[in-house]
Parts: sequence; structure tokens; C-alpha cells
Amino acid sequence: MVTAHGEGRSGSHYARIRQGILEGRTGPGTVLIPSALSAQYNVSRTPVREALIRLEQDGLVEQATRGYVVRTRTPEEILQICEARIALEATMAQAAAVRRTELDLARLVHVHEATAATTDPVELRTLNSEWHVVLRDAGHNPTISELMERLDAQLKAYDSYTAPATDLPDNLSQIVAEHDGILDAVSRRDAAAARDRMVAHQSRTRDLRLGAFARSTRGAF
Amino acid sequence: MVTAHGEGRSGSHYARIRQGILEGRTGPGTVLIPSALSAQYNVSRTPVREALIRLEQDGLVEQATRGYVVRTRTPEEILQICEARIALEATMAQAAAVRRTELDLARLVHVHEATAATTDPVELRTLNSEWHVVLRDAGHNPTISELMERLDAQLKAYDSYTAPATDLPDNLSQIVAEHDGILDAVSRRDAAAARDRMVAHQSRTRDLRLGAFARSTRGAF
DNA sequence: GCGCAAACATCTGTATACACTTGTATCGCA
DNA sequence: TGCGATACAAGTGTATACAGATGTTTGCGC
Repeated sequence: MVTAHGEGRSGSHYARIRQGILEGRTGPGTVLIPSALSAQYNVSRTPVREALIRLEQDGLVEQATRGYVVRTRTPEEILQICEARIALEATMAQAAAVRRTELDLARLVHVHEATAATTDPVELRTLNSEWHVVLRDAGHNPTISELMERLDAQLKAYDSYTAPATDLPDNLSQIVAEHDGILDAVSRRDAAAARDRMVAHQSRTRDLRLGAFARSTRGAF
Repeated sequence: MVTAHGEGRSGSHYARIRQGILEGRTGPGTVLIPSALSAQYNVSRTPVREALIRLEQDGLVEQATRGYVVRTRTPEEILQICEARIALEATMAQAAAVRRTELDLARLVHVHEATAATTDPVELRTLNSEWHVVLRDAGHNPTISELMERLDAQLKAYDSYTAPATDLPDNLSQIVAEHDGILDAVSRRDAAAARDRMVAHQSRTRDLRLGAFARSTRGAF
């Protein structure tokens, strides 16, 4: 058995199952049976149950009559999640323009330059979301950051459906251009411009994502 | 013992502890010991643990070395929560102006008229938050509604500190007036006005709340 | 072969057991 | 009296036990 307060806490199972969902290995609709997972991880049902409860509270899985199911989202729900994201991210861009430190700005520039320099779509993808994380940190509102992590996770579970569209070269260069504009506004402490540009950026991403998702699930709803 | 799928599920303990926190009976800083709670409710630690995990995920309690503690918020954190609320509620007001049905509007008017008619501060308080709930429903975005319930809960745990300020008669009449303006914009489907007025309304509430909270905790941080 | 009931396997929620850790109090000793 | 070491009480996380519920398969009459 593992010690009471050691590192092998139940949180590790939470992280593991969660990652499986986010990476698309455990797709929407997959049923998760506590006893099966506990056998797979060589632990008892108790810590697995705890992990599933956390995931349920995160909105990533839901309880079924028999087990837990990875939540399936309709295009409408995806749209709603995007709407929430736009509102919060715009507020964060605005806040970043007002509250950013020089260090925040340096970090943003650093990630942005790395993004502009790479050509690998996968790395670009990672750097893009990294840039958003850094921007949120620059907004200095952990409460909103936490909410956005939640929303990001809910969307990420559907990335496999939308990746084909969002990874197109012209979209990637468009993203870099938009980030550039936001970065400029933040560095000039122009809160209104930062907000407006973020709304435009996220709205465009939303439309792209939604279109791809609707196309890939045509007839399923 | 209670049945496997009956009504006496662990969710009831979650609701009960949660309510205690929201109503201020279990104030910030209070330590919650699973074994103590389980004895109090005449159940084992298991369902209590489950409830506490849910509450932790809600941001209402946090794990300490020994038990769980009702989260203590600094004025800065309260401000951050309000900032998130403003962003989301403004989006919802905008959405309501666009997507409201006639039934949504009728409900809003009904609650609003009841609010304007009463003089009891406690009832007014209840009706005010009821009005916001109805408005969110009119926005037709359950994802945002869910996030806002979360934020509301986090703030409500501090209502006992801020109630003295927010319950002043002139504030209450001001709230009714502001609601009236938002309602007007929503009924006219003027999304921009609905958004702007909601931002103004919530910003004012935030300042009031924050001032009262800062005053009541002077020197504590 | 088909429909239905009974047996079965499996999953659920909760209770209890247990090894381990930690904070506190007790007690001997200078 | 003051101060450690030690013992103890209480809490933590996980494993296991168990009763009740729920699908699923089996087997029987038709």
C-alpha cells in the first residue's frame, strides 16, 4: 500500500484518466467502469471513484446508470463553451493590457517569437496554446484562469474532430498574425484594442472549430 | 444501509455541507473533519469524503494537512471573482437580448414586478438573485450558467460580510432601477445596451461588495 | 424458433478494516 | 521547573466486505 500522505495520491489517477480524455484516446461516449479501471491500474475502486467524481465535477464525464461516460457534446454545446471562452479570454486580454508586468511582456514576446519561428504544425499548436496560457498569467486573475482551464479541457476532448481544419497552414499563419496584433495592444497598454482583437481572434477560431466539428459529426445529432 | 441507487445518495451530504457554507453557518476558515461529519450525519467516512472532494472541485473548500478548510478569500480574490462574473453576466445579458423567447421575457417581467413591489429587504435580496437566474436562462447558455453558479457560490460564502452594505435601501432601489434598464434593453433586443447596462450594474455591485468586505476585514490581510 | 422467468454475474453505494502519519500530551530526568 | 523522548490519540489514504440493484444469459414451456 502507499503511504497516507505520500506522492502516490489518488490525484495521479485523476490526472491519468483526464489526460486520456484530453488527448482523445478516451473519446466521447466511452464508458468508464470503476472496477475495470481499478484492475487496470492495480488499485482498489476507492481512489478510482475519487478520480471519476473529480472528472464529473469538471464536466468531462457524467454518471450513467452503470458507469461513467465521457461526455458527448453537441455542436450547440461546443458553441456555448466557445462563447464563454471568448468572454473570459477577452476580459483577460483587457486585464493583461492593464496589469502586465515587464516580465509578463517578455514572456509573451518570447513564446510569440518561438511560434513565429517554427513550421511544425504540432509544435505550433503547442506554442499557440502556451501563448494563451502566458497571456492569462499576464492578466493576473487566477479565478478566470481556472475557469478557462476547465473550458479548455472540455474543448480539448474534441480537438481530434477539429484539428484537420485548425491545422491548415493559412489558419496557422492567421493565428500568428492575430496574436501579433493582440501582443502589440497589450504592450501599448491599449486595453480596448486588446479586448477587441481577442474577441475577433477567438470568434474566428470558434467559427472554424464549429464548422469542422459540425462537418465531422454530420447526421449524428 | 441505504440502497445502491436510491435517493439517499451521497449527493445529499454534498448539498447539505454546501448549503452550510453558502448560508454562512460554516464560515471561511472552518475546518471540516470527515470523521466528525460522518459521525454527525450517522454515515461512514466514504460518502462524506466524496462530498468534500466535490466541494474542493467547486473551490469552496481546500485540503489541509489534517482536514478540509472552508476557503478564505482575500479582497483581491473577491475582486477577481467579480471580474469573472461581470464578463460572463454581460455576455449573458447580450445573449438574452438576442435569444430570449416571449416566455423568457414574461418571466423576467414577472420577477421584476415582484421585486419592485416588495419592501422586505430579505425577500428583495432573494428576488434579485432570482431575476439574475431567470435572465441567465433567457441567455440559453447552460455552460455559462453553470460557471456562474460556481462563482455565485464562491461569493455567497462571503455575503454575511457584505450584506450590511448591499442591503441599504438606496442600493436596493438602485438595483431595481438598473434591472429595469437591462430588462428594457432585453425586451427591445438591444444587445449592446443590455451588455453595457449589465456591466455598469455588476461593476457597481462589485465596488459596493468589495468596499464592505475590505472594511469588515480591515487588518486581517 | 420465440417469449418469458429465474439464475447469474456484475456494478453500485456504503461500511469497515488496516497500515501509516502526525500532532499532542505525558512522563522521566537534569 | 524546563526539556526531550516517547506513547498515544486521531486523521489519512487505500483495500476489502457486503447488501441491494441491474443487466444479461440460460433454460423451459409453448
